[in-house]
Amino acid sequence: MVYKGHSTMGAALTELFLVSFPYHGALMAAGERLTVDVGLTAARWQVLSTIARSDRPEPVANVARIMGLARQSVQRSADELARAGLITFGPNPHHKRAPLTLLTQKGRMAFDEITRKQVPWVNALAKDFDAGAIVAAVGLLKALREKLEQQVGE
Amino acid sequence: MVYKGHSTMGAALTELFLVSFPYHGALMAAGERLTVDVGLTAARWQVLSTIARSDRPEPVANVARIMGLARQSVQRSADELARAGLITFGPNPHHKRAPLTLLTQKGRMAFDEITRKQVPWVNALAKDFDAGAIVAAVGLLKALREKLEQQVGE
DNA sequence: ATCATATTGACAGCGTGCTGTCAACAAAGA
DNA sequence: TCTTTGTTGACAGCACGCTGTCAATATGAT
Repeated sequence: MVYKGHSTMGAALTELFLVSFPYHGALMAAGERLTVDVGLTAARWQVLSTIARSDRPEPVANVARIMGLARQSVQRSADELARAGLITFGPNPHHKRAPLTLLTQKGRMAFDEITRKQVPWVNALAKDFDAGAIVAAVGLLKALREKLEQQVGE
Repeated sequence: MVYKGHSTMGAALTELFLVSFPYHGALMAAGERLTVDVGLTAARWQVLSTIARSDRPEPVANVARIMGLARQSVQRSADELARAGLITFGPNPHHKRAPLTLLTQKGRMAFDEITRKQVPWVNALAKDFDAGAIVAAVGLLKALREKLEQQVGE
């Protein structure tokens, strides 16, 4: 989408933004397909993954910061994961009001099962692409995210 | 996020997917900031843009296809744009049940006003990035979207 | 012309993101 | 110790994506 007045790069970036929305939609849908068999949703799987991958137990607010989401959104997913028995909340010695999220055995099994599906899925998806292009895109999206978030206060 | 079993490129692609979510969140938030003054939301602005940019009037279902969204989601936004007087629905000689979306003068003015803000915004944002990297990312996200959507029937 | 299939608009309902608000608690300074 | 400030959990409510369903309409094959 090139508006009158766009610089060459402004037009390119606008194009990137336009592509980003359907890309995100397709990615979300793929996440749903990958997780539905385990009885999860893409959103809950991501929360579960973040908890499973963290070096040590984190309170919900930290999980949200890592994911770049609002605290309350993650809280709801975490509550549902706890209700399903995939995580539990353990005491936080440093903060009485911020219990730590802990993977249960059932949660570990669910995470591992999705992982077993995700690994061949993403390997197959990746094999037709250029490694450098992927790495470059990661860097670009990260940088764009940071720039966009810096604008909030302006 | 590198799971055991990931190929190098599988790991890179997983990393890209993980970055995509907070990136998308930041992009959406930026869209809100850009459009809130005109009384629109990011979602409605995108529908309005798609209608404004199309060569000729399209029915809602076509607009949805262009945007990569579900027909009903766009329908709701379009209904709200019509209620706000920014678009109207005109008769479709080829299909009695699929009226064409038409920009009103008020809609054109709203679109132009946002464009006046978007152009310098995106130009400023783009100037620190590498043009080739942006173009490459556009191609990558497009290709990934297509691949992801191909999986639906599998 | 008839019938099967696809598309559309409309509506209901759900999932998940957001914001706003409140009280409970923690941490740091006066 | 007391007060202020920041963080957290909890809850309500909203925006917007999705799916499912229905009747009306278009389209294409027979």
